[in-house]
Amino acid sequence: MEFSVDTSLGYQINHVARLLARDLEARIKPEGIALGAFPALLHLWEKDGLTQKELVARLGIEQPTLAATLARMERDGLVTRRRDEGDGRVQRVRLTPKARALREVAYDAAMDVNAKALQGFDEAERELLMALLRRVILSVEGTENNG
Amino acid sequence: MEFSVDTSLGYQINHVARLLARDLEARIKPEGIALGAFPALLHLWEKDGLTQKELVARLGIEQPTLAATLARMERDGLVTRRRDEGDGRVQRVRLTPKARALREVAYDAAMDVNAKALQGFDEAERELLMALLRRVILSVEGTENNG
DNA sequence: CAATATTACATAGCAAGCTATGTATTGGAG
DNA sequence: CTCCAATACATAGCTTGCTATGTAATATTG
Repeated sequence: MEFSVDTSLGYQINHVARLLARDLEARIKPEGIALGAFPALLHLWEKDGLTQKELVARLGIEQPTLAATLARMERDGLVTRRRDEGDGRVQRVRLTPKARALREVAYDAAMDVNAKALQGFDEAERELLMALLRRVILSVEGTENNG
Repeated sequence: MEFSVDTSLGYQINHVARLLARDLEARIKPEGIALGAFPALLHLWEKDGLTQKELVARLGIEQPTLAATLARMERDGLVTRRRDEGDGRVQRVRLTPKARALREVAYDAAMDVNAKALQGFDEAERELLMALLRRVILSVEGTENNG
């Protein structure tokens, strides 16, 4: 088949991702949350005191990317980093009270963005889209540059 | 409904986008094409000699982002920029022979990445996913920060 | 137990996205 | 024709992604 931008999964996924990112950023920046901090906060709200390594595994980003993001989050008063007693290499990341207080506002923002993106979708369609995306993730992660 | 990373469209779309971008980059970088140059090239292969403004409209990125990308592409010998005769403000972007020669290789790379991502999908599922993504794009673009 | 390897994180440097703003050319109003 | 607005692009500065490499602490091995 001939290649075309309109039928390219990668092109369109990239397009959607940028649109959703812009939208989310517009909602959370006024609350004092940078776009890159958001995924890290989601996991820390689930389980506070994670190490950098644990966060890297959960987020699927590279370690230096997270280190820089955590530095900005510390600067912005969202987290503190403290050396682990017992293992001096480990930095445990802890949410500040300010960050803990932002949880509901942030959830609402994310749910609003998703709801807008999925307006007109019934529950079955929404589930279907998420299921298809999960399959794509497994395919790409499963072969990790050996394809 | 309670918010969760696993059921968040934005989170998962962002994840897929990064995975696909990494994969494509690994394939095209050795050919001398940077990741950011790829979408611009796709449109220039369709129609050479576009202006920056026309490319910005087609790509859905901001003008300064494209200006920087074109500067890198010029540095890398993929395009030349020439002032339009008749309107001294306009820069027409033209592909170099080198860039024209890369077309098939680039198409193949993109199709490979998409095929890997969609492995195990039949044609109907593939069409369905693309259709759902198109609906998401329309929803998000259609309300453009008025939601 | 000293030397080495491994681990966890930090730093440097680049790409590519963004907003805000500057500059040069063109077009239009008086 | 002159002045001002609009247009097309460039520049500056930030964020967030990446790879490659450095550093300090811990674990392992001969």
